[in-house]
Amino acid sequence: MARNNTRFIEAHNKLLTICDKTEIGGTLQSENVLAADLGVSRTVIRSVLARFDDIGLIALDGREKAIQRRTRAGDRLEKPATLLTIEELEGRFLDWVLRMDVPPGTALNVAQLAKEFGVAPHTLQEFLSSLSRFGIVVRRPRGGWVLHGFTKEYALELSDFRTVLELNSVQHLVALAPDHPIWARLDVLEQAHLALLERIDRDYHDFSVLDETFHEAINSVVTNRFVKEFQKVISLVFHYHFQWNKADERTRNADAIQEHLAYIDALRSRDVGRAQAAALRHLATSKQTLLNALQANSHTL
Amino acid sequence: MARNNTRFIEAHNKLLTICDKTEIGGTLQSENVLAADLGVSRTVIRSVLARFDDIGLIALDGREKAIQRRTRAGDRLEKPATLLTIEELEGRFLDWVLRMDVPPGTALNVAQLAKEFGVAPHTLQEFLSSLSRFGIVVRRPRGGWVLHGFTKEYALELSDFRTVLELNSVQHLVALAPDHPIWARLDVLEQAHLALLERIDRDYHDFSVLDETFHEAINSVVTNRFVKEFQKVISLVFHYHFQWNKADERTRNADAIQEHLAYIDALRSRDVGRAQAAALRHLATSKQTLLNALQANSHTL
DNA sequence: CATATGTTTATTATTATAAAAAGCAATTAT
DNA sequence: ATAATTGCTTTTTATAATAATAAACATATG
Repeated sequence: MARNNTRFIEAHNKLLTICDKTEIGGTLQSENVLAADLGVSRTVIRSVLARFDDIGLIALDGREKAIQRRTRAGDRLEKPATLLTIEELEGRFLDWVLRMDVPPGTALNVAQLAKEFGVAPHTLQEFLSSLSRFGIVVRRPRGGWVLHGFTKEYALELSDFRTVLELNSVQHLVALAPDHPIWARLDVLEQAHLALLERIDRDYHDFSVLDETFHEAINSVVTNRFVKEFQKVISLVFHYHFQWNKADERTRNADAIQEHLAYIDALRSRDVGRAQAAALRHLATSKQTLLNALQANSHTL
Repeated sequence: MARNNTRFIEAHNKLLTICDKTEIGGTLQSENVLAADLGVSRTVIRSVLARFDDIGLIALDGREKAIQRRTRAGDRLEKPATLLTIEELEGRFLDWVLRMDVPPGTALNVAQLAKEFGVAPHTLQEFLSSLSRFGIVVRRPRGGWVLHGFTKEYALELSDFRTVLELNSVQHLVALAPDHPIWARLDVLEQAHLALLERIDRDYHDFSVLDETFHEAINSVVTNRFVKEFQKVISLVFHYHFQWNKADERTRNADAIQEHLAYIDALRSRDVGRAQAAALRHLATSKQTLLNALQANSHTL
């Protein structure tokens, strides 16, 4: 076996349904039409038709595809367990890594991990290769991968990089016209922050999501594919680390909300200097929080 | 055949040389020692020894490995044509893409390209996956890759991103102590620029390399893996585009040298504002040059 | 008992191959 | 006649199988 035949099986079962909608003795449409209807290639349709002929469901004769009998439950084929795609893998893998179930420097076992995540080894390999662009994993000289993971240096560099990107966003943001949607969005966010502040004692946990939304909003004003790509990694890392450091979570989040509110205010002033200063203040706190989380989470030098 | 047996052949030939250094009747060292000396696993050594025994070069008897005869020319094994590694592939691929032999939107044929570049299809696949992080290629829904290539938008976003990173570097640079190596390096670069300016009529072509070195130097003061990763892509893109736009190359490069010199001067002033202004001026020119190169190179909307 | 070899197991890179898609040529029905 | 349909061939991709290597463990020997 080489490729999994999910497409064949799906087309097969869909065509069974179509057969049932046609009376006995009636004929099916042309291969081309069926292929277009089911969204697969003619090759697949032909394989399905060949099987239908085999099991006596239809009689193939030239371009005649006459239905011979009703379908039975046994005609249906079982779908094989569908593997994750490379996109779905991203979330699962980062989740695993960022929780630091494994210390930095560990060799990754592609075959075993692939089984664990329910993907083809080859898919994981490919994914690791793309992750290596962010330095989360590195390729070993003679095959294999090593998890570099989230060391203190990594966190520092990531925070710094984040700061560079966000200060740039701020610079763009304050120059935007008053009717730009970002201002309305900031108003909404401000309300959300104030609302959370009122019920902070109970719902301090909700801040993590709000924080992500807030920074995403600020950076959304820059339409740059490189910025966006990094934003994904950055927000993931910060998001997860948020969830670990349980110490002082309530006060920490309350403080952060205040910083966000001051940040929004500064943005509204349209004064680049003031806005960037407010941004820097909050980003510095955020960086410290990330470092503390790392410290708390064992394996960091 | 699965893996290529380069390691086996290398160890084989190296061990032949070792045999020649030992007199007939002498014995080779233990498998462990040989493995450590040649930097391969014991498994490889054992395969080699087994072959040596086969061809009557040595007599294996327990832990005795007695040399029976001198080696002959025919004993040596021919090394198979070594395939490119994924790192070597990067240069070759970007070279191919950036010359825009193919218009944006083209579907990439993995099997064919792999043959062309002399790599395993699987290696190319992995490489494309990592490139997709930079948006140069994108994965198609049901397998396959599409070259997004260097559209005008891509060039604009790349230039903007480059500017963000470099302004950040400048900010760091001007704050560095006078004994930091960067200052001496800038002195050297300044001389190189002046020297090139004198012979610009003849050697205007050399500017491309100098430009790359110059920007690399400036960005080297920031030790950040994300910055560095991007720098690689950025410098490649700019480097290649440099080589196309032949119109006014001499004057364009002469002008750029002047901008670089002013840039160096501004950096020396230690005045962030002045330095960033000079940087911006040059980066804007650079961006325009890139856009012109794209325009000149046919398939851009 | 330390070191060497024999044997087994695990892991990775590459190849071979089945599944799917796409293209072309021949055929049939209107 | 000609448009549509089928039969057959060629390409291309995803995965499974496999050889090469590495590593681990067990046994033997000086």
